[in-house]
Amino acid sequence: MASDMETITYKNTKGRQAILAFLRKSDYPVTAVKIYNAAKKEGINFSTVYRCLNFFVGKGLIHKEVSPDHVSLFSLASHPDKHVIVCLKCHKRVEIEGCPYEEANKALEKGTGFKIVDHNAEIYGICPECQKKASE
Amino acid sequence: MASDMETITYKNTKGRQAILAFLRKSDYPVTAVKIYNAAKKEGINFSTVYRCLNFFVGKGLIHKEVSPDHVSLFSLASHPDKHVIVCLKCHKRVEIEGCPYEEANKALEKGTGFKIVDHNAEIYGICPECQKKASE
DNA sequence: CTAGCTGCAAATCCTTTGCAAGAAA
DNA sequence: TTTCTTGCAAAGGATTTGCAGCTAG
Repeated sequence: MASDMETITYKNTKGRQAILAFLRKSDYPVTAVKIYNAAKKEGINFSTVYRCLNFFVGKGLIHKEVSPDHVSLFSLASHPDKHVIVCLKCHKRVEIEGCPYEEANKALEKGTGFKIVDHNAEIYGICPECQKKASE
Repeated sequence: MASDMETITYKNTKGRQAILAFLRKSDYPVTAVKIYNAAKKEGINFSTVYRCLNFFVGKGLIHKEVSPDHVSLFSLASHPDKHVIVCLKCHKRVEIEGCPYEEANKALEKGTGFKIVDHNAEIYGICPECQKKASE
């Protein structure tokens, strides 16, 4: 009798451990390059980093998004769904408390009949400091 | 006396006209490839397409976003900021009237001091039809 | 005429892949 | 052992760039 839940089994390798460990310490989504820089200390290759990353993304353990400059950003799926505003000038990132879109999404569910499973928001702007600099 | 509004001047070339014309007819953000396919009938080169696109993006006339598969999507900045919900099962896309996050973003500006310039939201869920199928 | 565009081809950046060797279970 | 993973190097796709020739203003 087959389980309807796909059994998630995989080999526990140095590379996968290193990647997961690094991601656990990361507060923000990080690039593959950063992950690689951490992983290469363990002798892990760049393609392995990508392969592990995609493996975990497929398993739903890691969340992947694409930044405006075409770079993939990875984060643990278990991390709370933090949103950030990114400053387009200085690239500072500021975390947002809670999800500002939760209510809007509930309204959307009612309006569309969709059951919303996931959402991903990137918010870009100019931070107070850069606004000040620009006006000087 | 200098205007505080940057004067937007540029040469009116065949390539730029073609790109703008094509974008005016497009309801959704489109890839550079699609734009190129339209523009090449006028003998426009691929690099020119990209160069014009980036030129207009810099001028604020065209909006650029990146899709999850790392492809740039372009749309006229004057087009309303349409969001869509994508069904995770059948990949159907449903347009959302207006921007559900407009109010939330205003609150965010107040809360963070950021001047929000752009935002990008991907909303994923299960559409009514697929929900029904799943429960049968 | 002259600054600003364009075409072409080569380059770059991020990411993926084929294949043989290596390691977990 | 057997299957899954890795390293390496090469390929791939999207986007950018250098440079010389072209063109709108």
